[in-house]
Amino acid sequence: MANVNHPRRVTIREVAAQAGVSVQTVSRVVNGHPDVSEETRARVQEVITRLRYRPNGIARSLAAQSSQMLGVVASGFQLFGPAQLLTGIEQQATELGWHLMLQIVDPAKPNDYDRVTANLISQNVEGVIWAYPELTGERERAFHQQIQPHAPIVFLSMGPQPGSAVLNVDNRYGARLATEHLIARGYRHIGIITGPMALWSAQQRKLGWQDALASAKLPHRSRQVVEGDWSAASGDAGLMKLVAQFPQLDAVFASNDQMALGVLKAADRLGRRVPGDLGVVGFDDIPESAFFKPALTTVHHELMELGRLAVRELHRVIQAKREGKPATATSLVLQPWLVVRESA
Amino acid sequence: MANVNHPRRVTIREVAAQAGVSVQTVSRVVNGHPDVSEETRARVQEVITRLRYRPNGIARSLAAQSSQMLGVVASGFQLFGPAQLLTGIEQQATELGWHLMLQIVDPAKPNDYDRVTANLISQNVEGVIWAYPELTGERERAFHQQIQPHAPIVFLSMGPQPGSAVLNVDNRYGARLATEHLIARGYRHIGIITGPMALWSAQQRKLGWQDALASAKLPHRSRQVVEGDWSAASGDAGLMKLVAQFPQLDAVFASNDQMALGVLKAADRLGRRVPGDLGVVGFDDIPESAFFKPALTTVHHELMELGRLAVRELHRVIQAKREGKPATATSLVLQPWLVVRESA
DNA sequence: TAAAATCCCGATAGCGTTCACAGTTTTACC
DNA sequence: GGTAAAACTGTGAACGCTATCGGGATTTTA
Repeated sequence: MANVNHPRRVTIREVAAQAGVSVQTVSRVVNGHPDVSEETRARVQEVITRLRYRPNGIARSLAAQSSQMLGVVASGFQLFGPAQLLTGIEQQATELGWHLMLQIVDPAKPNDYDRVTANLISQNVEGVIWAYPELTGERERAFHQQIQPHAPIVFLSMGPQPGSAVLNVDNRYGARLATEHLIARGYRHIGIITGPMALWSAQQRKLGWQDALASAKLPHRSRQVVEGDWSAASGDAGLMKLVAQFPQLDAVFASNDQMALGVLKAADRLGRRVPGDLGVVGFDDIPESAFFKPALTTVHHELMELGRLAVRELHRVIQAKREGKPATATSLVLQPWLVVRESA
Repeated sequence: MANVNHPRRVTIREVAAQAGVSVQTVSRVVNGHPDVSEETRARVQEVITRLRYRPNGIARSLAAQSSQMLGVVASGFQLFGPAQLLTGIEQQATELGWHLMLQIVDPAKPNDYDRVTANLISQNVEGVIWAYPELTGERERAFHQQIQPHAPIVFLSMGPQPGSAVLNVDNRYGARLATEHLIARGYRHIGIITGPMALWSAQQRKLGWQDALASAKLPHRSRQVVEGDWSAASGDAGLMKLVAQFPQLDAVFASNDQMALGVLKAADRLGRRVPGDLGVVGFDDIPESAFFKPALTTVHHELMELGRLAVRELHRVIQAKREGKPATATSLVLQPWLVVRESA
């Protein structure tokens, strides 16, 4: 019974025996190395397909000292941003022949960082993409120190990291665009609902909002600011709080589209017409935002592309390392743009 | 230069040498085996932490003939359903100590199935979760045949699979609930916007809609049906098409919430009030749906829980197999429920 | 006190590949 | 025809760990 489900796996030795060649020759055929005659190659190939031989990737990794694996540290796939990022990463990785080891860290568990680090090292990842946008400083440095000797790291959506590449969307610029658009449309009392302020991207978006107000000589006081958590619910609650603490409010920059949706909902409940009584701009340009009522004006950025770039950058560095060349990490910033619709 | 970035990894041998014991003893300490005195255990442990030794997972997998790895085949993380599923899978997997090998298959590429299959086998996954909801029949069978000898499979959101467990949300029942609710509210000309009809879940939801209409002795003609692609855009276009081909339409069951949002948008443009002139019910209960205008009545299901269950089921089967016991695959269906809000 | 059991620990042999090197055969050229 | 180079193939030793077995030291049992 057990043997029915567990037929011994076909190994390279059996293929070699059947084909009447050495193990090494089979290896050469499998890996497409030269130095094997067409004739034997064909014979070996035939045996391989007949026996349905699949090289054992684990043994291969051990022998060749290369795992063909990239580690990805992320916060999950539920939010739009991370999901886009991971999609891009996954696509580019499989295109380049890398396997992915996905590590989701739970911010609630303080020693999750250690678990993740241990996993990455023990699985011999050859590179790491840090797509977890928190900046606690302390923990990151520890992570950095532990991983760096083993594998190069590319950071996404983070502040500058000495010695490593950081790829970013220019959140600050995007937020500035959004806010300037509100100003251009005549709004003067512009509040902001930020993301969780522990996140670099949320901080940057707030700074962009400040930039725009400052260069228009408009005030930005703390009562114009409410911190949200990216959810529509927090956007809704955020607007309620804003109008309470800042009654002259006539526009809101919501730091993502979900929160903007919440703002639209709350505005409706308050009897404030958008864009007439209240201007709203979001961030992300999620596919649904065009179908909000009114259609949401928002900031578009190419997160999927950012994910792809991260893999390519890592690939480049790893290749260079393999060839013994010194690899210089190159950071990069992608520019977002404004998508004007009806909400402002 | 190269050596600066590539400090030789600490191996078990070095630990053994430093601690003055055999390699085997270190192995025992690392794996928490008994039969090692407290004294030597402490000594070894000390060396381990001092040298920052991390066991090489790849070597371990090869020697122990167990990869600690589960394969997950999915369509991506962009849609709500898959993202929820994957979240649950990931959580439960790490709780149980499994690593995940995520394989995204691109429906556009016909031989992606082969690539995925080859990857899973070559990495020696000990179990597979098939979370890719397409039912092409042909391809699945091939996959099944190739993987099954190596590892047990659990299918998600699929029709019955002989010999394997299938975990499902009762989509048919959920859709029936939604449609019955519309009928109960007095709507009589109920259209449906389906998901891509190649998907089992989309088919089931359509059947549920039919069930409800049939038992209320209401007709369900093909002009009441439009096929969407889960996107808000297709929901918008879907309603336009429905009103054109079925003018008496007074309610719509949208097979997911995004499409429902599109329907709301199109209804607004057509000057149809919801729920007054048009009843709308969705499916999924995405967090945003409560903030649609009007708040969406929809069907709630526990996809995350389904993902967790899938891992547990696989775990159970694998454990049984390891202990030589025959494992019987147990399928399971989760019941969704209706969340009544304002759109019907 | 001898026999048996228990507790520790080490030596050896793999796991399924690839790598470095060595060997053998064929081809090329003068 | 001889020699050097190329083309092809095989051998043995890793890679870093665990499984298995066996053996010495210590304790328990009769």
